[in-house]
Amino acid sequence: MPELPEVETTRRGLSPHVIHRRIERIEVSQPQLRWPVPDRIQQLQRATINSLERRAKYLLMGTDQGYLIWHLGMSGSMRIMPAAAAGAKHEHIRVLLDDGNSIRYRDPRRFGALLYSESEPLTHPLLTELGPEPLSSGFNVDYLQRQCQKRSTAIKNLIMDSHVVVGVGNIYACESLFASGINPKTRASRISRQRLQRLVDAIKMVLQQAIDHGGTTLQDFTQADGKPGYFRHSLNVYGQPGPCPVCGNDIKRITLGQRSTFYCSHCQR
DNA sequence: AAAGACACCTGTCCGC
DNA sequence: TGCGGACAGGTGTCTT
Repeated sequence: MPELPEVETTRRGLSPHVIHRRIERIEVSQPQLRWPVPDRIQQLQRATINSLERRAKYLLMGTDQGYLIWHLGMSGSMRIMPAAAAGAKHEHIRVLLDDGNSIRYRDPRRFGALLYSESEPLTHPLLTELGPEPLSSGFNVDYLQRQCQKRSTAIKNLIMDSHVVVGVGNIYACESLFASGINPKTRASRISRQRLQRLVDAIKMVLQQAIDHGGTTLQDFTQADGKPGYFRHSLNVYGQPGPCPVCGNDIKRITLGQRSTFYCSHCQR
């Protein structure tokens, strides 16, 4: 999926088209997503959208009559299209707006979700146990060092743990560890403060640059206007079987936490 | 409490 | 061409 940069790109693309718009109708053609789409979302008919925020990889859409919580799973994307335009395959949800436009939610693998919350969604059970936003000041070396104490798991697993820090998925975990010169297998508790500082800086830098490029498109992801994200061209190790762009040695591929992991054993120690 | 395995689902790619 | 298997951006839940 969509990791943090892709969700943030989606939020920014949708925002100007949905804020202050009234919802005319919500059409659900496939309610079986990760969890069934609740019927209660129909209570938002005629509601006015007044905010679109992101927390972790969730999009929080606020209206004057309740909240929609969207998640893109592994293959989800959201677009703005004229209400009359034909739907693509695997387009499961349409939100028709009062200006003739519509939000289209497409998710081939259906690992995503649409949930309803009557009140402030940050109190929703799915959102209460989340760690800090990686681009916030709360994610810093003091914090990460505390989280790493007594943790025997590989550093890559740790930074992908949403209880520790949110938004870092498989692509950006690999890229951040490459940028900070840390072997993804290293046990979290055995990394020096100085190197953790480099990792914090790398995570912030990689995520920010990916946002600036509209995210990474591998297969399914599109921005709200239908264009792909362009950060794929900036990836150094993820998905690349070729040589390390820095030293020329072969990029290695291993499995960590059941996820493919790419790194350079010469540059990352 | 922490770590690891598994499940959910569809599509694509590669080797035979 | 067809078929089987591996693999793909996430994460809640269950078992050790």
